[in-house]
Amino acid sequence: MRLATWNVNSLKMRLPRLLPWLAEKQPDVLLLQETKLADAAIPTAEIKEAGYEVATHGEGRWNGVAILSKIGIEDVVRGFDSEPGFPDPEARAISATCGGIRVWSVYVPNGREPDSPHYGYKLDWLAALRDALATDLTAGSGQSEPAGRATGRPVVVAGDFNVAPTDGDVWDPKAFVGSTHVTAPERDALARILAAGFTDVIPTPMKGPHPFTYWDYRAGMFHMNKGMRIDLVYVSAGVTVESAYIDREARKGKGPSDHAPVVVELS
DNA sequence: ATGTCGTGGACGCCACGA
Repeated sequence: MRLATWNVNSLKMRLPRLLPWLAEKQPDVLLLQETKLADAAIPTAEIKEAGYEVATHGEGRWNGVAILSKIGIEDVVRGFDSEPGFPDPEARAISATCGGIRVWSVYVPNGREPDSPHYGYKLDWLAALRDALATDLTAGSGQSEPAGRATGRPVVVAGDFNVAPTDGDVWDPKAFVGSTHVTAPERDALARILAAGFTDVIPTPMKGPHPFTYWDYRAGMFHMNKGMRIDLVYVSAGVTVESAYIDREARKGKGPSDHAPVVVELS
């Protein structure tokens, strides 16, 4: 299975980039974030024409996640149990079974500033996501969640986590002192998700040593390769990763997203 | 260079989020 994740920063504006990309890369499953579209506004005809079914969880102006698949989409769940809100739950998670794998597309809250209420929301959201994923791992396996690593059905959770897992995942750690995305509590939240039974798939950057997936639009950051790895792919036991890369070509040219897709070959 | 995008409201720019 070829699976990709891509924060498109408006599906409406990105459609002229997305459709040719789908035709070229032919992922079996594509996880989208920041669609910024209500479900009724999703361009389903164009997506279907490209050969994909689509399941969406959107709210209009901000957020919005989706799953595109050409190998089926079953048992779609929008959001998750005990999902925190700000103050109400937002459209930040959708999961479904595609080709025998439970896939999640997630858009983790940004956090804004460490002293912002949004930062606490981000940490709460990640903790609740961990619990929902732990439940999902054991679902259907006939076992309760063990104290250590859960073992159950194959699960892939991917998307914009808005956390750089290590200092090597930002272009200059000194530039991020006092900022979100790099704090210990955020990184601990990722570690707790991994400890529930996942492995972080680190993709090949294709150019340069850093597997960055996001570059700010401003100040020529992409040109200078001043980026961050915040779009992550976590796979459970039972999912074998054959290869993974960041399609930085999709960050180039006219009208790109500020995020590049991550493409993973699974078996 | 807080430098660019995308959104919707009330526009023809602004406030907000990222």
